[in-house]
Amino acid sequence: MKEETTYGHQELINQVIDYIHTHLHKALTLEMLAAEMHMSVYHFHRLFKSHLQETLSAYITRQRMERAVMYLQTRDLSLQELSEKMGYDTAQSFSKAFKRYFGVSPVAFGNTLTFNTPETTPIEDIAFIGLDEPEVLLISPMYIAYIRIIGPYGEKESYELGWGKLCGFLKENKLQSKATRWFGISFDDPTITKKKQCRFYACASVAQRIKPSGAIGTLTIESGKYAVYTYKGSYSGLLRAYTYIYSREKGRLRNALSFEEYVTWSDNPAKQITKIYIPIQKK
DNA sequence: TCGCCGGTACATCATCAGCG
DNA sequence: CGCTGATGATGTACCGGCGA
Repeated sequence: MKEETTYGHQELINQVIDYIHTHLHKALTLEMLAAEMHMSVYHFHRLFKSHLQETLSAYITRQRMERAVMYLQTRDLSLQELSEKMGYDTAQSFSKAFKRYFGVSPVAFGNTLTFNTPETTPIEDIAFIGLDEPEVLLISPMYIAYIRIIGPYGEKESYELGWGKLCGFLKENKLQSKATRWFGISFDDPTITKKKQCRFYACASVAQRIKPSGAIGTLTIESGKYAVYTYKGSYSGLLRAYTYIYSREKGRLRNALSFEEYVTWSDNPAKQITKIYIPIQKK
């Protein structure tokens, strides 16, 4: 395939993926998405599969099931509410799809999730994990340029390649300055999603809204209240920190993205400072 | 001739209503 | 929540047109 064509396709696939993620609660059909991308159904589907190595419906189902698990872990929702959020018309359909995917029903799955409730996670563990008590901040909207990295979280080669591409893009377009902030967004729980399918967005703040370009996508971080935890320690310990934070914040999470900010970059875990932003609503 | 895209036919799968 | 059958949606293999 020609380079310009691939470049255009990447831009398009970014759009589709972002569209799917923001519309998981609605009906999503091949025809609809192809129309959204101004393409024939046939060609659109072929492109989608060639870029993501799975079919559209497999991708959408996987995203819905994985998000359902996240909701089971972090919110108290009825089966009916959960199925509506996942874009199913009836709880029965959702339950069936869930069981087909995970081999257990959503209720049975939910009953196994007692390992990290606030009651079983003592507050004094917080320092041991490497976290400080959170502060609640009101965040203004931020424009973000990102590059998507799909693969095992923390995999050195793909991360270096991804961050390198992002920096290259920023420099080329004179978007980098002292005010640039660096973020990471992990969309998947590696204990649920296959490691090679985990999505990480390497992000940089930009002063103004910019146009997506090839593999570089754009998004806006929503304004609102965030519980901001400061984490000191190695990146590999972040998963444990997130597990702790989600169990603690269960019940007041907002439907917005959690993300982390790299305050310092260092190969020395003792000097790594990461801020974790968890969108919350007033109690 | 190659790269890209639209189209057809047929097999397969997912969905959902209805019932237990 | 689970099971089942009808039906529509999707996946795949293939073909052909068009423009560079």
